Amino acid sequence: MLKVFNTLSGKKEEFKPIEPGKVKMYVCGITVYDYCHIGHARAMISFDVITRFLRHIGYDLTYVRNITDVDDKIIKRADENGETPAQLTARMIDAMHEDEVALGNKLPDIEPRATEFMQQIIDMIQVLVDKGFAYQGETGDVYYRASKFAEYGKLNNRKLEEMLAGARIEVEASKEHPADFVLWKPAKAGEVAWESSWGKGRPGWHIECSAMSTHCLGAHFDIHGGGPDLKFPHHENEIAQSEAATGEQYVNYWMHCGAVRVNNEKMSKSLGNFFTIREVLEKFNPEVVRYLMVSSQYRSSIDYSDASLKDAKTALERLYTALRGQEVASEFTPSEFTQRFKEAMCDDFNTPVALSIMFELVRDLNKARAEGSAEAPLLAAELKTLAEVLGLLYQDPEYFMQNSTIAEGLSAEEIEGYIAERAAARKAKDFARSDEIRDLLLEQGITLLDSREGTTWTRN
RNA sequence: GGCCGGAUGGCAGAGUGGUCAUGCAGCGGACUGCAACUCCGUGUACGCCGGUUCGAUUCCGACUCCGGCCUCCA
Repeated sequence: MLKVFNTLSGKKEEFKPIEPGKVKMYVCGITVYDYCHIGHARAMISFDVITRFLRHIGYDLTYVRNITDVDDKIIKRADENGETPAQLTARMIDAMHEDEVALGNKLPDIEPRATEFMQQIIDMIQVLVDKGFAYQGETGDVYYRASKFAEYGKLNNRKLEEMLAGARIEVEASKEHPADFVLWKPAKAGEVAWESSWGKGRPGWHIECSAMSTHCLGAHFDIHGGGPDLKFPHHENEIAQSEAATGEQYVNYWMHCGAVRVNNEKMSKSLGNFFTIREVLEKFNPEVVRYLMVSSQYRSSIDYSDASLKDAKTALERLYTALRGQEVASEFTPSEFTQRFKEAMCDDFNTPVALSIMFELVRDLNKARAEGSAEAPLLAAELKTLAEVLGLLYQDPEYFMQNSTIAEGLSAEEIEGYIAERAAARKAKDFARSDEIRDLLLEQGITLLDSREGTTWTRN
């Protein structure tokens, strides 16, 4: 039985899809005005692992993730760069896909863009206006009437009245109520704009997700996910919009991943303490980043640092070491390890426990290898199969060991040259020279490993 | 002020009413020319105070501390 933590109830619940065997999932994607940072990486990887596992246990899953390509920040940044918003977003979307693929993620099935759903967005706003859930203020902005939606606040356990006390809600003059939020805002001169019955303008942030998810998956679907900072106000507002517009329950399971922190401080745009994915990938193999994310449960917050990346690298090397030069069987009979792995993942995607089972399997594999047992290729196959559910161990083991960090200094050819020279010295029992070469390489961040089959190397 | 989450061994990170998490680091041993890798063995833990219980790190209550959200942010 699969259990999923639902933000709406605050509990782990048994997962029951609306339609047997099928899962419809929508995840809030990225506003494409800058490169993705490691917080984005966490969300991408978390939901990638979730999709992989749901498919692994047999669900026919449709994974939709939007791209926000109309927004104040996009307009501002494009202006600063001296390019059009469309040029900026096109570049950033390409970069996002590059980063995502580099991190071993499978792309969503559908990636709707706000600019391509303008009619659906306008139509939904019109429904809200018609039903009295929206109104146009004196400034021309169209607002959602939060007080009209009785259940407003249910995702975050907030009551409208309580939210007002001590709140930092910006009170705009033309709002009826401070908690009302923008559905449509008038364009300033020269800004990108779309025609509507409320004048030329663009949508507010929240409405696009309601419109696009409804269009792609229907009014009522199974899972809606996103980062921890989207719970409020974004997802609260989505619920208010969608349920008011369609009259149906919007989503059954709300899932939010944990935050990434840096030096125990929240990583955020406003604090400026964020790292982009591409910055990290200049130093580490992308799978190291992936391992770091998977090594804690998706809902817990994670502390990002060079030290935590180093730990991830070391752990991943242990897994890859077991596969180094190891034959992998094409078929195997799933053992108790597979069963326990599945049970762990069924418990709200408990990847740390899933990994611990992989390490137990590796111990058996290492023993089997040492004994030359016929079990070894079978265990290797089982390990790789489990790893694939987490999106791990997809690289050639030797390649990974030589590239777990990004090469700086000696090239592979130079290293091989030293190894050849050292092999000759060892053959001549010139251990002084042999050790000298090993120390020299170690200073360059290269560790050697001698075995009967020869010498292999790893970048530290 | 309101809401949510957390406090586990040197570090990271799971979990459980009474027996192992796991990885790294440490210690002892095997292997090795020496190492590394690997294997075997091994120590250290559940914030504080009460309660329930034969027994609580695990359940309940209070307390302390930490983090997040309440404003754009995955």
